[in-house]
Amino acid sequence: MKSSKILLVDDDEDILDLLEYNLTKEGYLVQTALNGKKAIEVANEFLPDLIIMDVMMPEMDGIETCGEIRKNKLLSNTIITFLTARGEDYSQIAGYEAGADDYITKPIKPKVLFSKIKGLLRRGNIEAELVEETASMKIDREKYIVLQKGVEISLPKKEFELLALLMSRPNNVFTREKIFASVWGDDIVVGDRTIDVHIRKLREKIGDDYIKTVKGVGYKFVEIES
Amino acid sequence: MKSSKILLVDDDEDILDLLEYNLTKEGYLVQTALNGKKAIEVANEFLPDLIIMDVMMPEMDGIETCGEIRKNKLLSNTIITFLTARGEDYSQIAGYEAGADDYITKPIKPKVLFSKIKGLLRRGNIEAELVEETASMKIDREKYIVLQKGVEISLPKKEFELLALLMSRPNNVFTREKIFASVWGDDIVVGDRTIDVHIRKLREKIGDDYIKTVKGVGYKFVEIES
DNA sequence: TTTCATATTAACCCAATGTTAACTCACTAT
DNA sequence: ATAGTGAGTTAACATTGGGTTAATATGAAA
Repeated sequence: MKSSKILLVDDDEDILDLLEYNLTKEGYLVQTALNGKKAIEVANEFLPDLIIMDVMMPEMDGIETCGEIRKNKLLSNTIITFLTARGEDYSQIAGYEAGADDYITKPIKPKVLFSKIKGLLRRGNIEAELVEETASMKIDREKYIVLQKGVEISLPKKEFELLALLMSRPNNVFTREKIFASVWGDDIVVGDRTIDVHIRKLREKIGDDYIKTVKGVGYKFVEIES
Repeated sequence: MKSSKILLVDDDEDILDLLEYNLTKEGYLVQTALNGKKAIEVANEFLPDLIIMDVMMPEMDGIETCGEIRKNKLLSNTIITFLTARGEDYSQIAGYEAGADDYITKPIKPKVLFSKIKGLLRRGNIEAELVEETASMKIDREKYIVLQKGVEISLPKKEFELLALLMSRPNNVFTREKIFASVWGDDIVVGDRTIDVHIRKLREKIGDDYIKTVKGVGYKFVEIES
């Protein structure tokens, strides 16, 4: 298991030290930044899985920084979590708009923080693996190739990514929202039928039985037994 | 969407009734307790997501109760909010130390209360239960699948959510209102028979014995012993 | 018995999904 | 430039089955 990388951003060095110490002890790879500018630099370099960032910072605040970070495509899978003082509700709205994934309120309770971090990383790690494999199907992100019972199938990008997503968790239902978010990206808006068509093309190529529709919920990949 | 569970604690039964009525109507699962001791019992059993508790109570006051509740690890994610009369600031300090997360001042304005509750729960709801399990039945929200003695049963959305709700608290009776609020949502109005039909479909699939009718009250999920 | 809540059955409706083909756009080869 | 190609999207229509309701039956309680 690859250790998850966490970037901590806060202008209070004490908090940074405290969190860094504890998270390192938990087995995470931690880097810190004292301000937004620094955070962007480090993020681009370090490519963290999770960023925990104070909303209130001198110079460039968390929300602005968040927006900048979201511009880097390499960080599109990075989860951004804000630290906010209790009751700063106005900031939450702006924060979500800027692309934040979650909030942690001060004062920080270590237990809450850790369980939250675990949960967040689990969500984000969905498609970390480069090669997914089930009994009769293998997918290789690096080579952009799908092998079905040893036979190579070539898929165009979107179909490939869609299949890769579904295969990343066999039997798990992915909602349309999640599929859109993952394959297309949150910002891009495409029609509702687009996804069906891609599903259909996939089914044409790999057979109808691999992708199951869960009406009203989404789609899932199932391994079929002959 | 699983409904959030709220525990109300106050020695004034009128307030309990009022809040219970309104919160249930909003789709929450509500339980009440008249004093601190009862609150601890119920909390340990009910595992609420949020506890709203009067500070001033006979016998065991809110702060002491809060301290007790915080000792239960299963309740570590539970948010505790105090009801306090305006100006009782001294209690706030003690309250935070005891582990309270927020305050609501009396007199209570319903709109303020609801928006506050929503905010609090959104923060706390990071990780709702994904799997519920009893001796012979397991339900998995991510896979949208029910396993009965290892045998996979697939259910349509509404049936699935209905079963999930009932299984979230085995042996607990869910009133029709609560079921509607949770599975359908308050705004949507459907006929009274709809629920019976779904119960019937469920029973057809998982067997008659799991879901018991409590006439005049509601339905409950019971684990059957062979 | 009478009443009221729930069970049962089957028919109906419609929103979600499937399907097909056309259209756009980028890229390539001619 | 022009035409060809294929991925991706959309539009238009078909289909399906989940969800709801209506009508009737059953059964428990008062």
